[in-house]
Amino acid sequence: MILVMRTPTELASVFREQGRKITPQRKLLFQLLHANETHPTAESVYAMADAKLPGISLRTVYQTLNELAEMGEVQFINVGNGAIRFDPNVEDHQHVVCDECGEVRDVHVKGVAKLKPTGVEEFTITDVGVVFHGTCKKCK
Amino acid sequence: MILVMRTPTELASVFREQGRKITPQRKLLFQLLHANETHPTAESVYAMADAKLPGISLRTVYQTLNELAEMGEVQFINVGNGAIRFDPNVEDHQHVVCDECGEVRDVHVKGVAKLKPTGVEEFTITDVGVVFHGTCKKCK
DNA sequence: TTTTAATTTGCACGACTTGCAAATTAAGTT
DNA sequence: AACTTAATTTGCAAGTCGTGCAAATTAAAA
Repeated sequence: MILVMRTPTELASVFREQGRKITPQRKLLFQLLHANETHPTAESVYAMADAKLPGISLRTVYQTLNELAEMGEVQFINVGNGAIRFDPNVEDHQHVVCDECGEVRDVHVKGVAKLKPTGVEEFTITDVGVVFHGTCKKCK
Repeated sequence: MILVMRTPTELASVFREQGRKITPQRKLLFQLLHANETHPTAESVYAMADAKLPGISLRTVYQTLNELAEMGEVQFINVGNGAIRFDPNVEDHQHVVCDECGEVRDVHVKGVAKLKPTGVEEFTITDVGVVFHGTCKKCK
């Protein structure tokens, strides 16, 4: 149901093919992101990474996440509260956000592709983002 | 077609009813926001305001915009690029964003209310935001 | 005019993210 | 295995956007 991102090994191949180097930092980050469904912020990825590889730089985390996003291996999701989150699920899907605690959950919704805006023919639409806001179970 | 916000006079009444004072700064901001369809950021509202009332504080602009938002007279819109924008149109509607220049346009879309996420019964959904991304005429 | 609470201001600070340059290192080459 | 070199990592400064705070100002009621 939930599509995971490429395995750390696959990502390493892709990186190498592009002339990028495989470093311990990158390897670790690939592992941490793989199958991660928590929509972590850069800070929380950093926290996980620092536990395994003490001393890793937050700057490196940001850098790697940005590279993965440029390569289309992770998605940015910015629901407007605080930090950007990263979503290893790059499948077409939507998000539900708890406005209390900020939790973000993946969700599928039918009919999104059918949504057509009217009155903006001058715009070339490339993408539609749907975000549901509400309150999660814990926060109720 | 486009619903404008309350007139400066109406807003002044509402403010007074709530025990708030009407200052030159607020009067000006009410005027600047009324019928404004540019989805300005706080900075750009400040720029317009400073031209009319030199010396007005950016802090005051933020404050007043926040108050108007709390009162439901303007909407925050955060499309994930840079600063929050303010939309005096509080009617139910959606937005189209040019990913090149950041322009935001109001748009109406049918079927948004029908969108239902599946698999998140534990969430109480209170709102749905739909944002179309694309490229505007000027940027093509 | 006086009084008083609301408002405005300026500045510091906070959260999040990026720029930069020096130090380090992966990985190809001899 | 040592060498070379471009890619990476790091630490820190700086940038952007927004808010907290306290002193000064002011709207508006008495």
